Amino acid sequence: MYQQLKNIEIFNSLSDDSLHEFAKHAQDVNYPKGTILIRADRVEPHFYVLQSGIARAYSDGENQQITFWFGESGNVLFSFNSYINNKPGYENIELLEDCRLIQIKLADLFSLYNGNTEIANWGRKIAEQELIATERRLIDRSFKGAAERYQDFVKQSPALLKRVALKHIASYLGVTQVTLSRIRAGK
Amino acid sequence: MYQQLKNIEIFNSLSDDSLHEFAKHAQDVNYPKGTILIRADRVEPHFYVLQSGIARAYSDGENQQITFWFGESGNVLFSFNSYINNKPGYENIELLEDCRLIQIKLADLFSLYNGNTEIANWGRKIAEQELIATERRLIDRSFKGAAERYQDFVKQSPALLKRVALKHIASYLGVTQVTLSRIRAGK
DNA sequence: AGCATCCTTTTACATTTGTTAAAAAACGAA
DNA sequence: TTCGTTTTTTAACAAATGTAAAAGGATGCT
Repeated sequence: MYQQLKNIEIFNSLSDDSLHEFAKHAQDVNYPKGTILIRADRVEPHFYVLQSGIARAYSDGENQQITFWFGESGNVLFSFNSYINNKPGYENIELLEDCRLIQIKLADLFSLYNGNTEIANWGRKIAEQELIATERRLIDRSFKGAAERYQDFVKQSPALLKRVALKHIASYLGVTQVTLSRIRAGK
Repeated sequence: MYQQLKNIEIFNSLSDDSLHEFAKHAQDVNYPKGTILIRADRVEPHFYVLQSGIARAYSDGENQQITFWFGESGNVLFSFNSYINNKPGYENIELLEDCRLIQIKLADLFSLYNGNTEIANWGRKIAEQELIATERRLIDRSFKGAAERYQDFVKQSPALLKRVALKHIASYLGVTQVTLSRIRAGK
């Protein structure tokens, strides 16, 4: 397991000692496409790192489903509210392809956080990077039109464009599928 | 300084020992209304906790300025990109009233993070809470219309409503000032 | 291949929001 | 107070996006 983690970029900032500690609690798991790994109405007791495959996080509304996050190889994946507040969350996470993941129990992760300064700072940086990315997306919703947001997405995530249904990309960009079709048609 | 920090809610989760450590590096500072505490084009070397007064973070665009965050008493305040990537950021922070703040050098904060597990986890939780709040706002942009977002803001932040210019609230909600006026007029 | 299902595009129309400009109101300094 | 500045509202029109429904494509299963 240590050797396996060693090859995942997100763990690069950890020393060998910390990585060995982490490895003690980590498992390698596989789930098929379509699995709802995390459900909004449950406290989900695991934290994951995606090794291969892609996933999306979404929230259910009355008439619609909003996809607000895509995960690719190397990204971490967890229920915010389970992780942060130990309560059921607002997000579901669905695997869009067969996925291989590193799994660790939240309880184990928290004891690592509390017992190992380096891992605590590793977790801090993950949250901070995700925060910057989310805030920029929020700002872009105001500064940029839908067409420009789509062009940015195409440039930044060409792989996702090919592998994810357009209806999910539409809601990720904050528009309806009809609007996205219009943008793609160049009108 | 220790006694002063003791009374600020955000420090409640820290033990006395950690708080004493923190207090060694913290200063009490005051700045007048209108101060641009953090500028997008600079690496800002401080981290602040707001004790009194209010502030806003905004980004400059070609024709507009987008306010994407308001800070009230008890909130932390820093340049994301300085703090996280040690690069100039995209955000300015302006004090909207005379403010009293706790100031700590980023370099000192980082050495606290690296030397004190409890403080590292304190910083982790701050980023995580901010991340949840930002993500919910992003999701609300899709699920809710502008009128509902305004009503939510009125309910959740009545104090800000009274103290902040409507033009800033409009951009915070993701609409123009004209649209916000229409919503307020009930049309 | 053939059928059923789901995804994507297109069309027509309704609604929301943006833009520009002007008027009204609020605010601050002398 | 009074003047000048800034903020907020209002109006008219333009542009962007949403909604609903239908048609066309793609995909997967037997």
